[in-house]
Amino acid sequence: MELRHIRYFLAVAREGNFTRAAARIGIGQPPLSQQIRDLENEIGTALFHRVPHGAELTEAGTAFLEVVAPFPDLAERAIRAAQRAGRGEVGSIRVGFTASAAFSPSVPRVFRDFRRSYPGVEMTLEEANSAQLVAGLRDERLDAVFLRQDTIAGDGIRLHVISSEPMVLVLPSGHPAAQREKVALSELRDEALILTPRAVGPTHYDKVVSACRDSGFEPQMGQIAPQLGSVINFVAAELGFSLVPKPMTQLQAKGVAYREIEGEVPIAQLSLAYRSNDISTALRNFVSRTLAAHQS
Amino acid sequence: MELRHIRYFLAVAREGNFTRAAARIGIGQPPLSQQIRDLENEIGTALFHRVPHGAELTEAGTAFLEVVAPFPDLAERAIRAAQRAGRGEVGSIRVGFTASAAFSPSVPRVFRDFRRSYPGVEMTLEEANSAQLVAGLRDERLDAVFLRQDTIAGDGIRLHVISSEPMVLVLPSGHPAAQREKVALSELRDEALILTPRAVGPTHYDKVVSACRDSGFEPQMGQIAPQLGSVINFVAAELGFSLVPKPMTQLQAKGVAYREIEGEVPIAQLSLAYRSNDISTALRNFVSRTLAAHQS
DNA sequence: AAGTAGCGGATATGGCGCAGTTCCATCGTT
DNA sequence: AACGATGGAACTGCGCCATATCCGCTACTT
Repeated sequence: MELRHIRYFLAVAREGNFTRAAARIGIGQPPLSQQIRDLENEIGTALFHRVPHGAELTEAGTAFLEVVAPFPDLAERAIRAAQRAGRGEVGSIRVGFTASAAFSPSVPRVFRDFRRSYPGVEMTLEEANSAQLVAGLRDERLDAVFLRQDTIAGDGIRLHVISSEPMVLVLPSGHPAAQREKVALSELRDEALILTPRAVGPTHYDKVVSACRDSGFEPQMGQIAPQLGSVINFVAAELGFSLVPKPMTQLQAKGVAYREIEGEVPIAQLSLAYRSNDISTALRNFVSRTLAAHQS
Repeated sequence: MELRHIRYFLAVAREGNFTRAAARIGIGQPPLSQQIRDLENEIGTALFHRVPHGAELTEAGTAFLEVVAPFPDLAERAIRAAQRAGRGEVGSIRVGFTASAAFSPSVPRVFRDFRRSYPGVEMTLEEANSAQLVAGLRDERLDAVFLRQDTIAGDGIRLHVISSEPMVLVLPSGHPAAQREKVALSELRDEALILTPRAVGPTHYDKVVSACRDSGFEPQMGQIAPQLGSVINFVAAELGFSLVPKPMTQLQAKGVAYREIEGEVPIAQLSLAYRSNDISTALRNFVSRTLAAHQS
């Protein structure tokens, strides 16, 4: 028995007449009659009573109909499911990001845009620090991550720098320097520098320290902030100053002022890193769209 | 797409290897490869990754598998359902019977035997008097009935007499005649005769009245019993006597004695009547087995 | 009542396309 | 170099469909 037989059977069952069923299917009445006869021979019982005005289902035909009626739709559904999967319209991807990456407007936009374009793909988001994200890629717990570093080591892992943003100073709002729109880094040579631990974000850490050194002074290490939000809070508490990527200025807090840097401005890169071995179609789509969104 | 494609796909998915799958199916590896290729072309996406040691499902292949995996079983189930229906192993029949017919041991045996042989057939049983049963056949509310009459009028209704049973006397156990094993009907010429109304069972009524007349007396009509059980109760109350088919002796009651009739014994026929137009296979089986059971 | 037309299913025949066989090439692994 | 696995090419036989026609039944007309 083939799906062809089932399609022919269903057509006759619906029309109650071989001639009309044949016309609907697009073949002649004699081959349709023969195909139904072949099916009845294979099953071993008649599916139709032939009557002068057409054909009526037998009890066997009724029982058969009840089971095979869904077949054409199921077949179509199988094809559609395969096509959607082949286009990456279903599946799942696990995406990580650092806190500061999330403040880049393009990152939430990429999430929003991808979700809208591929509603059938289950996208899981996870915030973590850079070290954790890299470990997650290596351990295959994450498929792609947004982070602020411009190189990554690891087999089967690719990284693309997708944007660069200038850093800005974060000062207590009562600080004398905060009265001006631009502040030279060297003015803060006597202030404590607040940073997250190097181990959680080495690239950012090194860039900030280098920027201070390039301005002619060795930074005085201040309070260690466990995470980015803490940096802002400590500055608000007048424990010192810091440097953050410009999009962080969205994080407003009482007692905190953001100021552009006078002179050479350190740059923070935003990168997309992802697993490139056995990449799923959904992930490939995600990466393509992310890179495309950052090309102009 | 045909079931053949699905069967071939499932074989490769299970074996992970075209060569072994082909061997399992019973065709060569090249035509299997071509058939899968045709399927992939029709769907428009690859279902397998070809790798050096065989083939692995793609995401599209996995999605396709999830939908089509049940197809072979469903196809088999459809064939089986049609075959069972064709053999009358499923369906429903509605059978009626009179109270006295139910006392014939063969009637419950037919019910028991049919239920065991065709567990998939839903058999509904209904007790009613003869007139109601005949009306039920005519109205197509019943498919077959056991009743005590030897003719029936009605288009599309057939009747077979399946057994004959002698009638016996039902007497109050204190009655002088009850002291003997055999009693002549004429001994009861002065006693009241208890019967069910003629309208509910004309054949039985007429036979009993004829038997009395053949014994030389006109019966004195006694209490009218609404149903058969009432007849026994009235006799126990010493309101008179009656005649019933011999199997009724199973209905024992205090104050009641059954006695064989001396002389000519009236006979009660048990018949099966059924609808014969558009007879279902299940009903045909029921009738066949009932007639076969009563042939020896 | 008989004859005819129309409708519908089934049989017979022929042809084309498809599925399977056979042989062999290519690639990757051992 | 040998082996295992997939896929291409040539060939053959079978199956599905088209076409012609027959048969049975019903309805209509004479």
